[in-house]
Amino acid sequence: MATQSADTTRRGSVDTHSADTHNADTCGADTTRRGRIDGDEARRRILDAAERLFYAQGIQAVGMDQIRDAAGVSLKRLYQSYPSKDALVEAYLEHRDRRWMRSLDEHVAHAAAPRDRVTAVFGFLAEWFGTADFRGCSFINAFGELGPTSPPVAAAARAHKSGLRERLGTLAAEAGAADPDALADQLLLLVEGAIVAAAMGTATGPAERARSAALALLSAARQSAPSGG
Amino acid sequence: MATQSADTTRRGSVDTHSADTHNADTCGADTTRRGRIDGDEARRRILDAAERLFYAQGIQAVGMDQIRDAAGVSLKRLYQSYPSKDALVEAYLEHRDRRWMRSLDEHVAHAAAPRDRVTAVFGFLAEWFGTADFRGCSFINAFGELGPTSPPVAAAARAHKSGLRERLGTLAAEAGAADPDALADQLLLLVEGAIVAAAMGTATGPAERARSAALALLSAARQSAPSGG
DNA sequence: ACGAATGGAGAACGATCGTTCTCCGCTTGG
DNA sequence: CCAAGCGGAGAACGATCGTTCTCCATTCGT
Repeated sequence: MATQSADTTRRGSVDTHSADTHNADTCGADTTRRGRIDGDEARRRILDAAERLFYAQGIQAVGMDQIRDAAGVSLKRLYQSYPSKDALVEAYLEHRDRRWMRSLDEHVAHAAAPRDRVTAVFGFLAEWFGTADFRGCSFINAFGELGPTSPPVAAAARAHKSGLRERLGTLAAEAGAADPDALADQLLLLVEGAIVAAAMGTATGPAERARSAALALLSAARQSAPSGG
Repeated sequence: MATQSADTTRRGSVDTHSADTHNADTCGADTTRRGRIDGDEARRRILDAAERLFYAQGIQAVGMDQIRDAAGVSLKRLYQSYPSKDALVEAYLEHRDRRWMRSLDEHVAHAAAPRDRVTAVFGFLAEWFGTADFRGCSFINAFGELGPTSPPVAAAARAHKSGLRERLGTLAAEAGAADPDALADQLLLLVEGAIVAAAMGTATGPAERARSAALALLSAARQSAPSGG
């Protein structure tokens, strides 16, 4: 879920990782060296490369030189696009949050009935888990790695999970649960657990297991105003 | 992030848990400096300090000097006890696995009925989450931080989760689930999710939420040989 | 076309970290 | 009391990393 070229018309699905073939880019310069590129293009490529590398290898394991190589920009350009590695890490997490939430929302939006909307969450997870470069949740990983030493990273991770929790709360309320907060929390546990289990290969078919569990909890919690489904 | 966070994570900023609390009995000499200590005592203190620091701050964020200070041993002693940081990390994970599993087993062993044994798992989690220094699962954290770059760490994390999954499988079978593997996976998702949610403060009362969800799943899955409980 | 500005390439710098080495005091055996 | 050795304290070393600086080719305004 990392690399996408600048010209992708996404179909609301989790895109697969394409290798770093940045041959023909939007820059017209046909230099054999690193082409002279536009400022916005540089920012895009840097964030793209950083996202792919940070996610794949962990944040501390990736050096700025490595990002420079993958992005195909100069170190000077890198630092005038993002003034520090910390800033780049924050941009990485923010961008990741936006893409992930958008993808989740699109999946959920396709379903109308509350039950189907909950199912869609885990369908999204199943699709995500199937991507070639899947390596768990960027925010759980970043939080575990830098949470205690970097308040911004901890805040970004909490904000991401808060957004997820809020969406699940909406779904739980739509489903007419007697205690929407309780159901939302339980769905959150299933989502987080599925992500972790998928990343570590612990459970078999974690998304499907989580989905069936969610449906069971949904049925158990359906005690007030079941608005269809 | 190196230059900035260097100030916040200063050496010796850990608590006053120093050498003098241990060496009163095993080492008779009351030296004012670091006492001359036994080899086994050194190993114990080193592993103790490493466990506390690695867990609290992350593995890469803790230097060997910091471990030396916290353990109250010399660097020479440190390296002749554990030949490298990698070895110390492995020992840390192994020790933590043993302690955690033992604590879980003890909690579960106190209950006889299958339902109570499942409940005991989440009672154990609740107790753990309430500890002052709780910071999530060492293995999830280590896996997220070093999984892609350190095969031993990845293997240790997978082994830990495999052990947990096996125990949950036993509980699921004892509970007479129609599909014990499915229930075990679902319980695993709840446990992992609760740990992550507790670490990040996402859900309210994650252990209790997970326990009620587990009981609901247990009831839903109880379709063969309900061995009275 | 020429001076100035821009940007790429990468060396350089300072800090940190894992690991080893040196120095010296203390202990111990005779 | 002395020689030998063990162990603590910490300097030193090499590698890495984040960040800055230097050098030079290219580009652009006029």
